[in-house]
Amino acid sequence: MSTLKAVRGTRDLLPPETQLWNHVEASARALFARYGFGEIRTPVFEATELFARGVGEETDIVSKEMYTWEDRARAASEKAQSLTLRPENTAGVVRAYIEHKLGETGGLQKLFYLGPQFRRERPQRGRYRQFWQIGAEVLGPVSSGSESPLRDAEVLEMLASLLDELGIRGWRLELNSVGSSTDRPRYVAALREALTPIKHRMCEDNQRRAETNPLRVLDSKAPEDQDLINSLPKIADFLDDASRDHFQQVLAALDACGVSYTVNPRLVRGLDYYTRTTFEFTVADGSGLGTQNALLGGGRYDGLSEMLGGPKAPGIGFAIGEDRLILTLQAQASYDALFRRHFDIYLAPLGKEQNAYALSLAQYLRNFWRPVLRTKGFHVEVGEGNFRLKKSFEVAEKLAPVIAILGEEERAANLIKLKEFAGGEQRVMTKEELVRYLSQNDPTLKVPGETYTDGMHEVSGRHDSVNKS
RNA sequence: GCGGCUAUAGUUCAGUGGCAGAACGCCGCUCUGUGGCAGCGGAUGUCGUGGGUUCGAAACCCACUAGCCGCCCCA
Repeated sequence: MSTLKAVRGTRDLLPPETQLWNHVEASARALFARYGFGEIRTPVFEATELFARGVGEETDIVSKEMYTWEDRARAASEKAQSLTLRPENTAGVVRAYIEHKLGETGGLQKLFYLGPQFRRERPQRGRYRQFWQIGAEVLGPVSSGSESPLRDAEVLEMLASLLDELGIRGWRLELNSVGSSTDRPRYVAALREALTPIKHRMCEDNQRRAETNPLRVLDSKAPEDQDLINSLPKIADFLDDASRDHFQQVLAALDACGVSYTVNPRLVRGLDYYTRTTFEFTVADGSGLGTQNALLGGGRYDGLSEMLGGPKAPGIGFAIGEDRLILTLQAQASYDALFRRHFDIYLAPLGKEQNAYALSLAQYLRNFWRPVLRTKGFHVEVGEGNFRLKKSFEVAEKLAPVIAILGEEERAANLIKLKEFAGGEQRVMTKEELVRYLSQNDPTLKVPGETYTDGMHEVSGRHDSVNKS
């Protein structure tokens, strides 16, 4: 019988790699909290029409990359409904915004999400058919300030902070303004007109784009077409005063925050709903991403809510390719120190008679309440009484910095014999002394090269154990 | 969706038509209350799947599947 495998373009994430995913997600959640974002979870599938109207019927995503199926009717009187696995999450968030009348609160909505998306593309490193995005949206009625360039800059600054905090090196922010919902069609028309007499001199791909989506000609990499592309009309010349001023204010706020960027007048995005500010964060070679070097992208979508039949609700958002972020982190840094030793202590019962005693000690240590960190217990692994002591040592040495030897003598005296692998030092102690010892030697507080402050004191340690206190 | 490269042990890979291999890792013993070292021994496996050529195929041919690289697209 043939063995079953994960389907093309999908993959299993296993430990210890999942620990890195959790680290990234915990960092993002903590960041979003500081900037006032709340989590939204929308369904993984939606009505096909949502994406057709939101993302755009003519885009590659909608026209050839969606997983779509007819959901059968439940009764003869009911029509079958076309459903689609979400290829992105912004349309779903805006749909939820409209459906739950979030605009009626009058306030600015700051929402973040985190979850799998689906596109039927040819798989490659950094490009999967089920991939993960971490994204956020800021939207609301105009009166909430949702249209303000300050929101654009705030989002961009937040992203720069996140990449820095995670330790991504060599990122670049490129941004552009594609104009308002009236500027953009005017520009596309002008582009079409300018392309008509010259497109026959361009490569096949660009000839096709000139017909289907002229904006995409702008970010063509075909070297032979570059002169022609540079001669095309510039979007900047088609912005109305309001859009131009909006963009200048975004740039001024970024300057004030010290976020470096490059204005790229040829940066366009593949989704139809973008207006005004569009942006992309990329990483250079050596990121492990090859040509899939866009880590995240986003922009403003002032007309999306109305396109979906909702109220006027300008907004700006982004989506981070979490898979690509992880690949970059793995290529740029060693996370071995974070993940090697899972446990604070390894318990080695000597003889199967000590198994029950070892497990009850593990229970005690694992559930011990630690008032200082306001967290429960220690990370404990238990061996097996039939292991020879030598084997216990070999296993323990890979998992924990110390081993507790639990033999007949120790159990009789209610003591624990503890040995440190590093110095070879060995001593006998009570349960209470062991807790005190582990509290002082908590290896989760000693990850090299990571220092955090809690506002008052500088603390060495990992996010998940420190931020809670 | 297009073009190219690749697929052999847990991992990294060697093996160009004649016994399926190396290193690391793993297991056991030396060694049943003290690890890292060493010595000895062991198992690694439908050689991606299916078909073809051949006396004989891991190798050559075809198809398929999957991964990777580039394009396309995008996160």
